[in-house]
Amino acid sequence: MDVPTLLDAPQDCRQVSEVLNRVGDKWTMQVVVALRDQPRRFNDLKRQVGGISQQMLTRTLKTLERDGMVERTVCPTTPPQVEYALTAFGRSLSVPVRELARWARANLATIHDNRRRYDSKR
Amino acid sequence: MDVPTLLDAPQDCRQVSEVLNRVGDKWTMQVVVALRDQPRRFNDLKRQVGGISQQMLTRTLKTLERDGMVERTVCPTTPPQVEYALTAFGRSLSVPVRELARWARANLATIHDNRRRYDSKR
DNA sequence: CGGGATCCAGTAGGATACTG
DNA sequence: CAGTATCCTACTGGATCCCG
Repeated sequence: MDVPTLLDAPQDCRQVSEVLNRVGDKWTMQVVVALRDQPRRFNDLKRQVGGISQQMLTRTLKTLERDGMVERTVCPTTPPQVEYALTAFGRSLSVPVRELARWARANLATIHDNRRRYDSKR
Repeated sequence: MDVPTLLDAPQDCRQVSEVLNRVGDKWTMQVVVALRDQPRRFNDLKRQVGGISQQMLTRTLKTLERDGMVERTVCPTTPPQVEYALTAFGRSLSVPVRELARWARANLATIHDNRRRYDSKR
């Protein structure tokens, strides 16, 4: 049941923390998921991810592009069209994240319950 | 290859983002991993997780306890002894996280490479 | 349409000193 | 030993206006 070759060394923990910290911001995974099935343009993406501002969408996409997770394609027409697509690398990340998604769906309610119980105790 | 029942609905994305946001801070997973094999006391834990301040360790442990991931046991001796242990719930989280750890180990270098290439281009 | 440039509030993270 | 209290800085996220 244990996987002793993983997470044993301290640097492993730091690597995991770094990746979690990277993809654990408010919008990154929602944008990645919105791009999962097909490439999308900026405002299309903005509609797909409800509640995000252009500012944050721009920042999130730029960071994803910098990390090689998203490819940005510009068609120099008027008005300009910019398409964003997940790269293979970006797609590979969504595999382990999907496992975490399964856990999140199953256990998020428990977390909220635990918090309410803890908070009501004092 | 697709798992269409997961990550399709927008609320799924938000749940994943919420969990990632929760465990994606700087210290949470490092503390969880440090507690994986056996319970530990405060300063023991502080040594195990290198570089963390008492302040942040206290905060991280309290949040983990609130979420039901860690159990806190006080032995009222002098000096006081407080032991922290992962709960079964906390342990269950480490399963999907271990998958992410695998990905992190395999791909973190690629991320750093992508960033250097992106930054050198402009 | 797809951003860039500013400004601003809130939170995360850290250093240090003190306490039961 | 195991925290609490305080203070400070940096970054995240958001709103708004402007521009090619």
